[in-house]
Amino acid sequence: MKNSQLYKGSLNTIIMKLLEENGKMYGYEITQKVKAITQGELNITEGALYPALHKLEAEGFLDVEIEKVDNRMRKYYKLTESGEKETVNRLSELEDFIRNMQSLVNPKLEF
Amino acid sequence: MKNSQLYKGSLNTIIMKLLEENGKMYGYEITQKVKAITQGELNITEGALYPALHKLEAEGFLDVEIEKVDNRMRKYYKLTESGEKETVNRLSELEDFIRNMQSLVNPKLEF
DNA sequence: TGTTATGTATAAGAATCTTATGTATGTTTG
DNA sequence: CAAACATACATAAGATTCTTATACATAACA
Repeated sequence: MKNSQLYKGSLNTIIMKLLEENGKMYGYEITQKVKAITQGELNITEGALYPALHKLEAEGFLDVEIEKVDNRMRKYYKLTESGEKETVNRLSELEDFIRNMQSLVNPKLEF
Repeated sequence: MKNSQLYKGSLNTIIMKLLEENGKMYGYEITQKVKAITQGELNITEGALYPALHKLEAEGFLDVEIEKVDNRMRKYYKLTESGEKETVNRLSELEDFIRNMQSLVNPKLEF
């Protein structure tokens, strides 16, 4: 997703946060939502998204539900109980990460 | 560096920012500085640091100067002109990244 | 009828990091 | 005084995550 290497490692957290917020979403919907929220700055590629969803499912953090809408398949994902707990942890880690990065990059704000 | 995958991709930016701030630094010094600034939360491993420094040097963003202090070798790195320009770009990308992540994770703050 | 949008999927390769190991000197501590 | 820890660099094997490319399928639009 995107050119900047900075986003590497953050995709899982983004997915889980969006699912926490919206209950259930399908892959394509996630890409569009992220694009909208970031005003087009962050474009998740399918090659990153689908393997990530499959892995989160395999780890027991997501449940799948297949629907057919307008004759097109959709795989809706939602957080499991375990996934909800993990989401809290990952969001906390993300906050720590952002705080640390700001300390490193904007040291004047510390005082 | 660290357990959380979030830091993946941010090491180069961290290095360049520290060099911009401190003029010149050697590898071990960078690891200690980062540990101090983040209160021990972020520990850069040598396996990540040294290859990163070598690559930045190969790309023309860093210059090296070897010194011997207390009978121990130190390789001081500093930004080249090209490296200074690149640092500005990467810090700007980092700010965009942090802003985008906050929009995704803390959407209520947008309004 | 060709392009764009919607929708999922995988495979090859690139980039970045972890873990482990190696070398070497200086300092502290039991 | 010997072992552990701190300082200082380096690299190699493997894991993880992503990009790029490709594939399949339906619907809408121009």
